[in-house]
Amino acid sequence: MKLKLNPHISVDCVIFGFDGNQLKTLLIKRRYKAGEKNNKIIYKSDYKLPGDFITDEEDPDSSAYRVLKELTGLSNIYLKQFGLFGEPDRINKKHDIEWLRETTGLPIERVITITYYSLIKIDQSIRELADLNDAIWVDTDKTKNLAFDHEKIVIYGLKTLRRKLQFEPVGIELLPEKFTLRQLQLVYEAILNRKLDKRNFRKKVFKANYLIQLNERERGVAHKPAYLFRFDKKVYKDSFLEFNGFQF
Amino acid sequence: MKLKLNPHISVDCVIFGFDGNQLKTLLIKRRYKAGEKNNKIIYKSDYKLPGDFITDEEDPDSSAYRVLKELTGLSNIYLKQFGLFGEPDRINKKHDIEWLRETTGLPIERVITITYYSLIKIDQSIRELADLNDAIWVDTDKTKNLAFDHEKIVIYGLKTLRRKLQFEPVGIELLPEKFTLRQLQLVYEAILNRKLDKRNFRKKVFKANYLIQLNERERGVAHKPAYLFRFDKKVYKDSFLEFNGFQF
DNA sequence: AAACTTAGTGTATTTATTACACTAAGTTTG
DNA sequence: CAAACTTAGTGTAATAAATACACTAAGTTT
Repeated sequence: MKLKLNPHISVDCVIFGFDGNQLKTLLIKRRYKAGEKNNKIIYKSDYKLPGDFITDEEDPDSSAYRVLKELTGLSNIYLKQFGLFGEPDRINKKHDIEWLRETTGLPIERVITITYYSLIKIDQSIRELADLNDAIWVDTDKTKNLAFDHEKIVIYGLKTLRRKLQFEPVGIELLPEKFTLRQLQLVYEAILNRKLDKRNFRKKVFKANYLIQLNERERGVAHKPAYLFRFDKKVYKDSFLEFNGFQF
Repeated sequence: MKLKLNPHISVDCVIFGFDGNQLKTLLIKRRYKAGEKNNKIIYKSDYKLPGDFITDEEDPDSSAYRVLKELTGLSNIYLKQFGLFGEPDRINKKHDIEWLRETTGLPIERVITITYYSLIKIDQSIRELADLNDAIWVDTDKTKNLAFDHEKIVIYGLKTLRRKLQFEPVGIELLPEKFTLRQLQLVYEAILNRKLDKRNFRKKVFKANYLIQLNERERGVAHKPAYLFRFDKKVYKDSFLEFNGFQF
């Protein structure tokens, strides 16, 4: 039997947010040693996904929840595992390995990371917290030049979200309690990155009957105010259980 | 910063096979110390999923391929990662921990396992190899009382396979090069565990045009012989690329 | 030769998807 | 305060997909 090594395990979270307009991703600023010149260490910075190593007593899921809680102050967020990145050389740049060793104080050789995506409503308090943590919300389609292999992780996470959206109304998670159908459609359009037909969209979301129309309209908009809706989680869950795939 | 531990990482494979009739799963016999009585060690046995720890230089995927190769002699098998099981106490029975420590010679505390499912055609040579390795093919719906949390893994793997089958013709992987439509339908029925309508099934699989009818019929059957078909992987791949989800 | 078994085929009904345009009700602007 | 502006809210017709359903054909076995 070959000698077995145990690599370190981390979680990385692709935290998607919606600001009413664009799908955003939360990134953390990272300062690292890029080299040395004339006896002076040169520092550079880039951005990485929020993540951490899982601790001794932790479930990977709990670990991801912890990272989220630290960054957003929120519990009870939508969070789903979507993949695992574990090639032995996925962390191969000298400055990346060094950075890991310095920040953890551990002789890290290899990291396998479990990836999650998460959906949250961006509001003022979330924005402020991001600032405090040296984090920024970036348009999802503009997340380039990330640390490690995090760009690949974002791309794969977005793909997963898009597929999921075809079957489950996860877009709801990106909106406040009460929302208009226009807002909901904008979420779908932001995630799928294409325009949808308004009438067909409304037909579609009404057919599933988890949208409850409220006796209340939006206010202060420069056009006919739309009715507000809320999402009935119970109805959704019951109807989702019925889904059993196609029949030939 | 809390102290971070690095747990051991394994892969476990739910290897689905089809014997022309039933969906089967490959299980490995495990002999373990169940206790002691009158100074005599009592041994018991049960079944577990094929799996192993990932080695130093290995990708999790490569590790799963290695396990499969060792058990079936085959490379180029259909293999997909479908999950990760990592609660700190997922291995909690005394005899399970002991068994791990003895078989590996490592002071194992905790194992996070990456799970794969695989699809293979059961033929005579595969059956013989299973015998040699103390492995058995069990009806998938009868895989009970497995070691560790492997029962849960099988259930989740089957669920994943069923979902996948709705969108991709993975059933093909369970059949020989040339097959009849009846065989293909039996595969679908075995995986989904329900009867399908013959005419609708044929309509469905013909619409996607990755089935090539051969100029050859089955032989030696006590009824009208059916035409044989083969699967055109290229056509399938091209058409699958077109799939971009629904339009609202 | 009769019984048996599975192959192979079409149609009608229902449901889902898509494409498409106007009036209503507010706010802003000149 | 009237006109311009903006988004809300609505229905229908055409096409495509899903489903339910029954008989004849061609071999083998008895």
